[in-house]
Amino acid sequence: MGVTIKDVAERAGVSISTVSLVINGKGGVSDELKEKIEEAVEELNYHPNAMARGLKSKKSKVLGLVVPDILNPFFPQVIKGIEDAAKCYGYTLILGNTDGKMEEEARYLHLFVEKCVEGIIFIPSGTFNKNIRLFREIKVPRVVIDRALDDIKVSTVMTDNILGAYLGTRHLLANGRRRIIFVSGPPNLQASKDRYAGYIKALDEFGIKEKIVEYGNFTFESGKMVTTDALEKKTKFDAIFAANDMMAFGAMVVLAEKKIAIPEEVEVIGYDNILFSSLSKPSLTTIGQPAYDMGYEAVKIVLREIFTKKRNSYVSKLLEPKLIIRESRPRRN
Amino acid sequence: MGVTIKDVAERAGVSISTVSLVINGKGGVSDELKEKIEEAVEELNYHPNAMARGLKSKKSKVLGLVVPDILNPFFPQVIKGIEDAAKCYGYTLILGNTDGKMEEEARYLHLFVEKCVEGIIFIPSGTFNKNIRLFREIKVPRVVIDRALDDIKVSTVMTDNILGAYLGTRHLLANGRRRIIFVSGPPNLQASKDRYAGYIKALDEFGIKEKIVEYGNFTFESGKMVTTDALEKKTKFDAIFAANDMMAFGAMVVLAEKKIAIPEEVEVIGYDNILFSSLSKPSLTTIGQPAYDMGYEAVKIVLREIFTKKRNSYVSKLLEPKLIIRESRPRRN
DNA sequence: CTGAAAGCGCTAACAC
DNA sequence: GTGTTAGCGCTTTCAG
Repeated sequence: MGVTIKDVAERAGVSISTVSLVINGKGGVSDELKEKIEEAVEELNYHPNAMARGLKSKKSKVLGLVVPDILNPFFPQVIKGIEDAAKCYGYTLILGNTDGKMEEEARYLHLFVEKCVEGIIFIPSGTFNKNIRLFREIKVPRVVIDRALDDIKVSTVMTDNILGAYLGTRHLLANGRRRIIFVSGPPNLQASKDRYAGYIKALDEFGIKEKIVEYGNFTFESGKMVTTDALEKKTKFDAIFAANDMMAFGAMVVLAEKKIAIPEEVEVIGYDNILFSSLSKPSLTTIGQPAYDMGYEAVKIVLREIFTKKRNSYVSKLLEPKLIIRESRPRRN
Repeated sequence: MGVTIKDVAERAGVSISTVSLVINGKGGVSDELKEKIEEAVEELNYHPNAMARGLKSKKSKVLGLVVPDILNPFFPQVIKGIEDAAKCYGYTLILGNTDGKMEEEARYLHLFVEKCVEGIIFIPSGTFNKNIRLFREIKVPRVVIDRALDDIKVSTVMTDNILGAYLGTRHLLANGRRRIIFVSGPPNLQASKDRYAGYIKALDEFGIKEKIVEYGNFTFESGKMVTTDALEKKTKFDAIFAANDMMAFGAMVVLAEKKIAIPEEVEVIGYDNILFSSLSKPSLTTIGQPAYDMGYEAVKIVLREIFTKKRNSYVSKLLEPKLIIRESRPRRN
């Protein structure tokens, strides 16, 4: 704005350090002066310069956030949780959307240290990701959402992907489905491995040998592609379990185009429970992830680290997925 | 990180100003020194401190963004446009989601000046908004998306709302609909007034007197509520034109619950063309807004102001909506 | 309880 | 070409 603490001090007829004390709510200033200063702040419409403040105090009150795809409705939910939590503690968010590009991830991670963020929340994109190493080396409190790491060098927030995929697959099997295509996310992703494990677990329980796995990248388009492929290859299947709702929608669109009845001929399940999974026709059975909570928890973890200054203590928060049954399953007989 | 320009200077055996020159790509440094400095930067993993840099240079390279509802898929599209454009010019985004709360808007606007953002992109929420005044008084380059202002004191990016609503209504009328409920956004919003004007214009053209207007707040829930109300009040209608897709979905859900055939009995049109409008069953006829472009253009306007330092020259960019015909209209006979 | 003064890390004159 | 230096606006000892 141009108006500085000095202007306020002059206006109020005090020194800048007194003004500083008042602004920051530290006691030890007489009520009289305090009032005078507050008046001056008001009249001048003074806003403390966060850069100067941060430079001196080493506190930016900013959190950095990296998300893979803001167009996937799952992430806005997470972001909202993050925002709300950050807000509670007076923190602001720098947003970095990467479109799943690793260079972008790296760029943002570097940027964040330049901007002196006090914490980083990282939602890595699907593909195998060397940035995890980069991320791990950054000395700022940080947390990964939705990705287990092979060691415990960083805090994480996840849902139980094995359980989620197990619940979904078991549901399909219980409905009599036997040839279930599992549309996985990118294979190198831990979440993909876990969900695959859940899929296998349920299959084993039912003594089913038939494993059909295809790989997508969590986009609507990839869901379409995989399904089209399967159809062209004359793969026989009576169900599709997609690793997220967007791909499930892609599958459903292709199925509808080919006049394949959902769920009568092919049953479809998604993963995430985004709003539109309840609005589609047929509405989509899916595995609900507490997206908002995941974001919220992530911030809590980061802030705890920031406040306690306890580095090298890594927390893992595992949230529960749940099966949400809708119409993309057979009618009850 | 702790490693400063001084460390780099020492390591390279030069002065800090030389390092500064190299970092900022300003010429006038011998290749030899330059190389030595770049090496030191690399080895030390030096990242310039943006706060110090900004404090001195008055350039934060940050843009502030206020959006009303990140959960409405329309906004992530806009945000993506904004992000991509900002990225191009080396700018970073601070994200502020307000849930349509005016206090939040005001909070973020103030915060942005504290954070020394160089530009602000403001997407005001629906309700009548005294923050517009606050916004107008901020001395940073700024632009409003999706909201015309009564004077030209601030740059804007919009689509032609009169045209959009006209196109939609005319389409309905051409399909033989005569009792069209217009589900408006909040009445004080200029976009609402414009869309209402477009609705009226088409009605007049067809010589229809019957105007039925209801007010929502752009949420899915409000679309449901308005439709439920209309049904309970026994309002007679053969079409619903909602001011955004979310409300249209709300309407469609209620209609479906009541076993009212879409589009045979009631035709539904939305506004925005979010991804899911093509995925719903029936897919939703809607007025497409170039959301991504709106975001992108907004950044271009703000950055032009920043770069040219031309204040007090306000730009208005008007983009074209277009009618996207889908299944929520009668089958061709 | 209040003020003076020393920087935080960097940029940008200005000397040399 | 390269180095010296004076701040940017603020917080924070440390005196008084």
